[in-house]
Amino acid sequence: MKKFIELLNEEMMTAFEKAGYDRALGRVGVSNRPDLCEYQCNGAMSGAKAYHKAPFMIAEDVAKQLEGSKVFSSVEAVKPGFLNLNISEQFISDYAKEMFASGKFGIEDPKDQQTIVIDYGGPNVAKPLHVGHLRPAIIGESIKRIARYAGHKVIGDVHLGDWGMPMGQIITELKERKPELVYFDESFEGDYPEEAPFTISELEEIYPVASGKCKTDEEYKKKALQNTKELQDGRKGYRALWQQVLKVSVADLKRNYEKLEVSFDLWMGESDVDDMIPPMVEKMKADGFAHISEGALVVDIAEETDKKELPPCIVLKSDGAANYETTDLATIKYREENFTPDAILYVVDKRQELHFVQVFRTARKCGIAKPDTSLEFIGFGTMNGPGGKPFKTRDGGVLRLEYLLKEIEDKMFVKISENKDLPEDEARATAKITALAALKYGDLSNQASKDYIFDTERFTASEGDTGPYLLYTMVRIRSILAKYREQGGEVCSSGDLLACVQACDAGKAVLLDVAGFSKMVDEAFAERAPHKVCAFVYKLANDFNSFYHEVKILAEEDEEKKKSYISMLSGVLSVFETCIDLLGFKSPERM
RNA sequence: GUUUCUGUAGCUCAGCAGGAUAGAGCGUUCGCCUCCUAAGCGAAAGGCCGGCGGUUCGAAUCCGCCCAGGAACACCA
Repeated sequence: MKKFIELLNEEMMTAFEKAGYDRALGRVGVSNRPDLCEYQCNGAMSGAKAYHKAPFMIAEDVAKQLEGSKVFSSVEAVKPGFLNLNISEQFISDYAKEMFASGKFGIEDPKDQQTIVIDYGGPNVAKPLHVGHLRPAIIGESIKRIARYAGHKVIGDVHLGDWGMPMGQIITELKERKPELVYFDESFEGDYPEEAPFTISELEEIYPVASGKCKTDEEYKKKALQNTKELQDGRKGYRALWQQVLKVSVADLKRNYEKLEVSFDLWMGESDVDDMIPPMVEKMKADGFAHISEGALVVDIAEETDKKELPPCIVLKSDGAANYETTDLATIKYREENFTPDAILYVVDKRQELHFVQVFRTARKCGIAKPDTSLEFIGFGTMNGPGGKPFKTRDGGVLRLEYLLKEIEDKMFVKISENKDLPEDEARATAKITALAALKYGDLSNQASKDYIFDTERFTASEGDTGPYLLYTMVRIRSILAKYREQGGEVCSSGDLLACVQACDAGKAVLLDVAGFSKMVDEAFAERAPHKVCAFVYKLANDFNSFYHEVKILAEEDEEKKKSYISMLSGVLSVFETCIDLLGFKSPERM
């Protein structure tokens, strides 16, 4: 079904045309003066010059054409040349009714369905998820869901960091600690043990130690580099040990991502494209793109229009080992060959932009990415603690995701328990759901590309623009619908909605909000902007709560009106549910 | 140093294919529960949209310069 705004545009454009003006001038937008009107059109002012006519006169001409319009209940030409528009009650209620009745609220399948690979998450194996992994997971998951809802084919890949220097570092540290392990015995011929020689917590302790030593101890760093190379070259014992690291870590990562309700279609890593690297590199050399510079194999990526000199992309390090660029290039090749995507999206820290410029240019230059495959860098900003400083624990370390989640959950639990007579287990479960909503909404309501301040106090508050506020609004609706059912009523969203529009301004506002749903999804997808979903759903919640306050729904004596209200509640609730699903969280029954 | 991002109310943030009196939330002040969950609703106060110029009938929005803060800048990922 057509977008609401398109219908308004058509009506207005036709009026411009009938009045003898360019129809392109008839673009309508939401009013920025809600006290004056609901929608507005400023085309008369843009057209004034071309027609050598006062904007106000043009506006009047157009307004005349719209007398008796079924779309606009009032069209007023005002001062310099604004057209102030109000929507007909019948028109909006019919439109909303049709929306509620159609699947996906009238959103049509895209004319050209795209296949989109989205690369987010990017955790390193052997490292626990910490707050730094929060943003890619949350933002990536939401973008994935939005794209899917918009009708595209989306493949989410976690893209594990399982092949670089960290692996060599872990091997090095393990060798220092337990040199007796068979994995280090080069003459060992038998089968390696099933059981991993470490637990996840040991692994998590080992990595930072190793990484720390590399920074201070040159000898140690050399060993780590050597071990990285040997692993990549296929040394048997190292490969077996690395498999163990992978096994233990991935199990732990999956568990943690599940808690965040983040799920990946693919659990691939850098290592999965290892086999593709040698032929890829050979081809790059053969085609004359790659050459040796300072011992490393590089591809020049500088372009004439660059304002700044860009360093070349290092395809193989001087010791011949692969690095981040190499695996990312091979991964593009893999994705092209296996998925032929229209776009590959990278949801990564914005500080990595240069790396991706290098990789993208190299991929294009060397024909690894097809010319029409869009490679997109979606950089997100840093998550800071209160005060704007990087988010750290009291002792200066990085906070584990698990602990952060727990902290928020406990906070929510206290809030929930102090209120109602919910049994403890339900309160616990509700706290979990609410905490995740608080966390995700707090993150997503900010523009992804900007740094933002992570403030648990603010995010868990039930007042204001927060996750809990939304959930509370939904719970209120559920409660009414449940009571209505208890009274023998039948809940459906297919009733006539005119009574809602006529009940009060807020009722009309709610339906006008709802009518903008498909436009919002469109924009959120096109701009990869989950925060637009937040803004939309928050406005809806606000308007709904006003309606809730003004209109006594269950106490309504006129059965027809009551039915109309219930239809709206039911429809609005599913809009809410859809929106929070796009954001990646759920709502509880009660709170 | 070069490049780049950011600068909007006390605080946290929207708005930026130019439009009327720049919007929210928190905080502050003041109202509203015999009535569907007050985790709510309503109202008030609070701004030279970092600064200076330019384009335009009109600039928070576009362009230039400056100031302030962050980030990136070849073998880490």
